[in-house]
Amino acid sequence: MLTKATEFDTELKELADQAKALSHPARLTILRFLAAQDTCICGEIVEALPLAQATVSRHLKVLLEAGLIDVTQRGTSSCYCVAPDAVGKLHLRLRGFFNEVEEGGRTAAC
Amino acid sequence: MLTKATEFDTELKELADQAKALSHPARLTILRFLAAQDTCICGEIVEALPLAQATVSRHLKVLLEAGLIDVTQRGTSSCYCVAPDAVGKLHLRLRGFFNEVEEGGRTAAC
DNA sequence: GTACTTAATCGAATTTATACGATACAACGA
DNA sequence: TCGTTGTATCGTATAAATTCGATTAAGTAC
Repeated sequence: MLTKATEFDTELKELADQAKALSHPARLTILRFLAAQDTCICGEIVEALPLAQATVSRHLKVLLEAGLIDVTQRGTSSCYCVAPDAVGKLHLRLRGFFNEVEEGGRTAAC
Repeated sequence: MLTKATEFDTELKELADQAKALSHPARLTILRFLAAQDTCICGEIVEALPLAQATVSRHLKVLLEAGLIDVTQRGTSSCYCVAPDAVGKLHLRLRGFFNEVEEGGRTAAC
């Protein structure tokens, strides 16, 4: 019937937003780094990345806003870590999306 | 030892690029739509999205460049479909990344 | 208190993404 | 051949993302 949609599906909008949080190598590097470290002090993250401190801080903020990491203060230091629940949830969501796409893909007509 | 990296890991750069292809609801909608349809004519995609034809065409180009869809010409029509291999590979890659992050997350110190 | 360290934020520059109307272009039908 | 249809691309406007130096603010050490 080809009716024009007036907006996007909410679920897909949310998934797109979280995918955006993963769409920069700095942020992927941060997530992997935090997962590999016992400690997770901001300064160490800055040292591990080829970016200025201000820029790293901004990437950390993006990850925080996406809920994928948490932060706690230790004196003047900020201690970041992976938020396992949110990461697990995103993983699940992505798996669901991919399963949907891969299922259909097998029967595509072109 | 806190050595400053001079650039990002190539694997993570590529993953970030593909995540970027997934970071817009229009593109997720297109992928899901193509997976659900037998036919996959451009015009039908345009009708399914709340966007102008030119904009949809651009999103399709992004997905093509990411390798996630293929296109074949049928007369004046363009017939798009999911590229199952590339999608499967991305799915695998993402699973690998998430497993890495979730593994470490369980032992995080903060 | 003063000096130092750590990290967030501001300000500003640059780049990239998103969007759409208009146009071009190729295939098709009359 | 001529108009129509389906898509890609161009031009352009706007918004968002990325980056970094400079500054601020808050804790620590003396």
